[in-house]
Amino acid sequence: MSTATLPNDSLSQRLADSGLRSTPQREVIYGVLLKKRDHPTADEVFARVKSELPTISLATVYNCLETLAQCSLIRVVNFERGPTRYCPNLHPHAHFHDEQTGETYDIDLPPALLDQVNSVLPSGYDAKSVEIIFRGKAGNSSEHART
Amino acid sequence: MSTATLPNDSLSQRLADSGLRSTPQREVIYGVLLKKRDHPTADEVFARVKSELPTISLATVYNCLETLAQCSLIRVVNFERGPTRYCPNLHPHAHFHDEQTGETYDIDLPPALLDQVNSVLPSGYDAKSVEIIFRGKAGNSSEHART
DNA sequence: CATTGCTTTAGAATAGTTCTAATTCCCACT
DNA sequence: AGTGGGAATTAGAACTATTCTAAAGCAATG
Repeated sequence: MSTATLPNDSLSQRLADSGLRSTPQREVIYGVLLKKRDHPTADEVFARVKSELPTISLATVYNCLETLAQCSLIRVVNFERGPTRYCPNLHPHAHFHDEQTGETYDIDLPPALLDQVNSVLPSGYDAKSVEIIFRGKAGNSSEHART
Repeated sequence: MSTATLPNDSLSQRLADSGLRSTPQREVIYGVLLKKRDHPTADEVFARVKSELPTISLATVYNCLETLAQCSLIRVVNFERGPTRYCPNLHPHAHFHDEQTGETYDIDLPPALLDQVNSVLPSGYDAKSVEIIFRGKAGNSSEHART
């Protein structure tokens, strides 16, 4: 009964909080999202995870991603009707979708702006969340936080 | 060669500007969108249009909606991965998605707010468009512009 | 009134995701 | 240690929204 085998990280903690188990699949998928924060699709996650878990199935990838999203460990992102993408950045942020490269960049949102955005809602509207999506061309600025 | 038979409205004008023809299908579909501005899906448009054009096909509905969007006569709206919805409101506006009823409300966006939102972009980012989506509960305010 | 090209149509095909049913795994309790 | 039960994983079928394809229709032009 040593405690050395327990993965004592925030993932298993969060899962436990929701009455869910920490599993290798969930750990590896979450790790893959943290490692390369380029908003991968389920298929891309599937491909990246296979080297570590060769027998994992695509259905499990979908299941785990949904689970992680439910625990608020990751965010789900959709552009038009393209495949759903997944994002481990939990800070309030918008997404900038480069139409030419297809790449997605996180744009930090200051709380003040969020307040201003929310203030356009007429009384009676109660927003749980706001999503802001830019579309255009990400320029050649010296450095982007390419998440 | 009387001009009386020419549908001299903005639709045929806009289509002509793009080198496209005004057709009964396009006219009726556009009319349906203007008449009930509840952000219908392609299927819903299909159903509404059938009474006037009983032989229209779903593919045509998709074609026409895409054509109207290309001419900037309507806007295309997506929520998560649900079916695409269509919106004839061309003023800058956000969408409020009521999670309980599934209904969608247009929220007017003052130009000043759009400027502020755009101002969070780091230099180098050039946004062609911004999309803002609220999610939550639309309250019992005396009256909503239920578009 | 023939040609050319836009438009419509029905149905097949596709992509992404979810569902189903069977198995496997893990934990609690004896 | 053995076992019962719920959670998790798996493979593949099913599903949904949309796009594609090929054929037929129609409208303007010369």
